[in-house]
Amino acid sequence: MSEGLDLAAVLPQLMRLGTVFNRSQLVERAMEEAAVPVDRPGLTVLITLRMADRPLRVGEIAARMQVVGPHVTRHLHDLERAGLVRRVVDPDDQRARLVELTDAGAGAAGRYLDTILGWFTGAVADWPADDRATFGRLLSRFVADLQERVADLD
Amino acid sequence: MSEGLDLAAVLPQLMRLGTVFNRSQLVERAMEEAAVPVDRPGLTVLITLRMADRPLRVGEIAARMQVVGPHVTRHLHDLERAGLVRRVVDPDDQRARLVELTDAGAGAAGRYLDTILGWFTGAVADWPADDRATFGRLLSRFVADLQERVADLD
DNA sequence: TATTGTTATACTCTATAACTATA
DNA sequence: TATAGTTATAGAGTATAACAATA
Repeated sequence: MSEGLDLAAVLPQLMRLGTVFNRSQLVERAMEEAAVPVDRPGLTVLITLRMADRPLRVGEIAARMQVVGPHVTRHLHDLERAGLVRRVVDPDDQRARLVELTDAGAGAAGRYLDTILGWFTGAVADWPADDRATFGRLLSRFVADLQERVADLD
Repeated sequence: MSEGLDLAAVLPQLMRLGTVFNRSQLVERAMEEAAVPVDRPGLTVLITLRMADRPLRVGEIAARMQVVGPHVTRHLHDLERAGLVRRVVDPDDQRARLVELTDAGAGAAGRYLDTILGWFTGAVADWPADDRATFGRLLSRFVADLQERVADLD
């Protein structure tokens, strides 16, 4: 039972994956190709709202991005000035603000995600269909288990 | 043939994985647990050297980290002062420097990697063995294919 | 003249502290 | 008194520009 062996091989792959994602110009190039007129953290806000598929409070955005409140506030200013998001007072709580994508914001986020998705699709285009499905299933489980594990460290 | 569907589901998982890796305190906690007395970029240099398994030139380290030369130089100072790396002139080229881990540096990098590996092992401890093997195989292929794809964008 | 690396400087991203307003 | 958000400031990480030494 070489239980640890495959994992020891996976770790470097994950690190390479992280490098490809963060340090290669993958993100910048997709932003350019999709003509998304914001900086990187601004893009992350847009994507967060797009994946939530409903208006979010500032605090909710910060929690999902795993950053601190003021960081979100700061970039909401730029996004609002660019006409990509709208801030409205939460009718249930006058202290809170609900942030929602404008049509332009939803369009930009959609174009970006489609571009990335297109590259990924191209990368696995010649995979057998069941390998793709299996990979999706195992990756989802891995991320969920890892997240739980990290949460357990508290 | 729902070719795109599984991938559309994978993309958010990859983003969550990126968040867990970069924005959760996973790295910081592992550094603490392994008692690695450096900052984050310093750690990346140590890991890069450890995974190379031979002395590297400054430029090689920068290329593998996907950062620019001066950034590496800067952190090599701290690492050298802390006794974790050694810089020696490359005998083949007097302009270049070969950077190698000291015993202390190799120990620190090893402890860190073992800590992370332990967490990952724990996260998939109750997976069927063949799922683990399959995941490792598909992840390696995915990273390689994606890297190639990104390189093709040039 | 091109390449390797260093020094000095500036920019981007994110955090902490202090504050305002509602609850 | 506690919570949601903002403003102002500080810090970590990385890039660009100018330079020195060797090829």
